[in-house]
Amino acid sequence: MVKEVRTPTQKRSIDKTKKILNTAKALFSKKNYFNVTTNEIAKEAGVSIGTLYSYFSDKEAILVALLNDYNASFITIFDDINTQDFLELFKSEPRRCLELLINKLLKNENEEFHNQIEMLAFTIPQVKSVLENHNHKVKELTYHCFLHYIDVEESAELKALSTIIFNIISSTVDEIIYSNHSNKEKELLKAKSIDCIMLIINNAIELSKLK
Amino acid sequence: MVKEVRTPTQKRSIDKTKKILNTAKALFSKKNYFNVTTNEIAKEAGVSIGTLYSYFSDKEAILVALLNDYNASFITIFDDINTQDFLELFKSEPRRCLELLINKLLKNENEEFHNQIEMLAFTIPQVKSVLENHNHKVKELTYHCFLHYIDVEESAELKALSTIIFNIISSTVDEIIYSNHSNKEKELLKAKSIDCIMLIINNAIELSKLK
Amino acid sequence: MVKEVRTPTQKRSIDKTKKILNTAKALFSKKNYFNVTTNEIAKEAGVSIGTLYSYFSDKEAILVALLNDYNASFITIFDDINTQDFLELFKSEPRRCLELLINKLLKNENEEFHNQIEMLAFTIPQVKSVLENHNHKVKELTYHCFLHYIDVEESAELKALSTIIFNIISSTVDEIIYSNHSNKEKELLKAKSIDCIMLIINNAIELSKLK
Amino acid sequence: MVKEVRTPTQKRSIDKTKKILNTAKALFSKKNYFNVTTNEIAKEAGVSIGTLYSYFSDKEAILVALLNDYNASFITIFDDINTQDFLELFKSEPRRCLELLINKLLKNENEEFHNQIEMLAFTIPQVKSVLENHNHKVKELTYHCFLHYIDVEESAELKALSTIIFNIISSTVDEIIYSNHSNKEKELLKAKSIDCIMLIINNAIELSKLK
DNA sequence: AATGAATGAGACTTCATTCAT
DNA sequence: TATGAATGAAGTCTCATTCAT
Repeated sequence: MVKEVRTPTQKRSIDKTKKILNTAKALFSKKNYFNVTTNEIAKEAGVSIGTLYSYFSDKEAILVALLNDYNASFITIFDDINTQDFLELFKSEPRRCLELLINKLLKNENEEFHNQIEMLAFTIPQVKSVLENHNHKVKELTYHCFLHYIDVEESAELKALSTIIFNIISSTVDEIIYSNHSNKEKELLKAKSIDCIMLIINNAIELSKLK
Repeated sequence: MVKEVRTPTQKRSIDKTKKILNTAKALFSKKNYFNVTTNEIAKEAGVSIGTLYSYFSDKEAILVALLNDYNASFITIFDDINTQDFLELFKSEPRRCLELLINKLLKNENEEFHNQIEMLAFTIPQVKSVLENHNHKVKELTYHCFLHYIDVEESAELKALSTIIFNIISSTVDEIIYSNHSNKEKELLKAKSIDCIMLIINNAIELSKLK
Repeated sequence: MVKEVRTPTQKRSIDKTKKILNTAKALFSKKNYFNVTTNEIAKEAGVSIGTLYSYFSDKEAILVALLNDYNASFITIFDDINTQDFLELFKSEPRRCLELLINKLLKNENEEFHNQIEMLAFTIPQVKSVLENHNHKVKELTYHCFLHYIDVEESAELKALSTIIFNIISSTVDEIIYSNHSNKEKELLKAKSIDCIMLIINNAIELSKLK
Repeated sequence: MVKEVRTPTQKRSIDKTKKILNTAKALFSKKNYFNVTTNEIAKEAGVSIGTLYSYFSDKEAILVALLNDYNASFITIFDDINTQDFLELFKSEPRRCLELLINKLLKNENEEFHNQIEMLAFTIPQVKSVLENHNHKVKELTYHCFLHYIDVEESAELKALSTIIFNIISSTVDEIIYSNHSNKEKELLKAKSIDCIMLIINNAIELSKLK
């Protein structure tokens, strides 16, 4: 039997969908996906459980909807950066670009919920694939900036360096979000990360010239 | 009511404990802790559910036992490295030491289960604390090597650099374990990571001399 | 985790609550509280186990609800008697009053279930306290009637006599309910009990006059 | 399959049996029969669960053995009283006899365990029948004393009075054991109970003479 | 469309009892 | 005889999901 799930088109419906999603997001963030019940979400959202199930086929569908929002938000932010202009700007002002990138990434993260997403990536393939896609995009961007900046042939070595640079960015973002550093420490970490990345990039250029 | 849990002293008991733990580990890795039932573990381990509960007070106790094993294994590996000799060796052969450290860390990881552990860290405080402790230890070791090597005063800057170095090591280890790179790529990544770290360290030394 | 338990407001719900309670009462009476399972109650009551648990947080809650009914029924009966009028009437027609009291007490008892209540008083403090409260009330009433009737100062002796009178009433009620006497024997026992009580009361008056 | 249960003949065995029974009695008294596990009894008694089951066919068998002890103890005490001599003595010194009877009954009671026995009488027929037998014996004794004392024909009325007297004795014994009266109050209650009984007996004699 | 009472599979856990050693 | 590890039926309770109103 095919399950009919209402696609909300009217305003009231959309409001309800949003209310459910926001509530679910808050609860998942606070209590962990596995410890939140659909009845709880419905109650907290002020709708009946029946209504909840008329908008979402099952519990995982709520998560997937949230995941899609999360993804959309990332894409919006990412597309803002992933432009030819950015590549060009990187050439002249790489430090500023790196800082911009890090700040953009920081912007998308909503600590508690991101936590849940990361956790569920270990369990729910669809979540994993979304996160992998994000990482892939940022990795590619990093790589392209890198290539564009130093203007050399692609190579396994550059790919490896690019991976390392991505990891530095990524771990710095995580460190800033999840660790309880002071703001001063966070700023210092950000600055030093950029220093290190520049060091790596410049070193790569020098090495490539030597060849 | 106080719960009696058999403490295994005899060989057969220890075997059973191990069987249960191994089975649980495999199932947790494959299906996620929250989706594995105690009955399933018992069945798969070839013991009755009663036996399982005579060795472990509840499901979480099984996880905690696995976590303790995981922790013990880490500590063993870590203590092997965390010595004065290592610090000294680092001074003369930092690259070799870094490689050693990475190899040791790689040794401890058991892909699928480590995944679960990381996931559960988001949910179960005890798991989180064990992982944080591991990271803390490695971070401290990195920092000490660093200080010892460049032989300068502690500073917020060095602390930040040390964090970045730790993150490079850590993310490289993860990348090697979890990503499906070819062996060649893995080796390259490892080598390049070490290069980058050396670059950061040496740059720090030069900067400190300039002051 | 806070447990949601449906508070029945609608007719159907109240019916279900009643159905569950009646079934539970019957089963507890027949088979003993400890030998009755919640699944059994649900099945017998014609509801699902989930429904049962949506009305009662756990097995003990069912018992408590029955206990409350039992208590309420007692209170209703008791308050009917525990009046100034009754005290006055006792002065002029003590025998009739005693008979009234015994009949009222007999009315509240529902042989099999009372049995369970008494049994559980040995085990569950809440049950014990309800029964003790009932006894206390009847004891006090007896005492007040007594004092009012013979119109003397309170004393340890009168208190003891009052306890004995209460015990006669109480044991007679039990004897009538639980023993398989013929109706004729029951009536005789009731009459004789009243005789004895009057004997005790009148004797107390005479003694008090002698002093 | 017929179950072989060892009948202990050797000293060590008897010791073990006793140890098990004493432990069980203590645990049943403290925690309620239904909340005590056989494993717990075995452990506390310092024997293996296998040994326990080699002496007792099942959990109820332990209870039955305790019940038999309890019964035997009662019978011993009761037979001590239930003699022609006692009947004769009653004629001359009824008050002393009544006090003796009450004291004997008090002697047999072991508050906590008696509690359990009474509770289980509601559930386990065998227990019920033992208690009923005790009551029956005491009732008969009371009746015979009564008849012997007042030296009249049996009659339904006397039977009823006898029941009331038995109930006074019985409830007084319970009151003394289970209620937290002071010792002084207990003595007073005992004395007053005897007074009341004598009052009832003497009144019966007078009434019989009038006929 | 919305409601929320109802469902019941299945999770976790206990404990009387057995049986190989 | 004694042991105690092992058993598994059975109990309590949860929660995603349905469906009559």
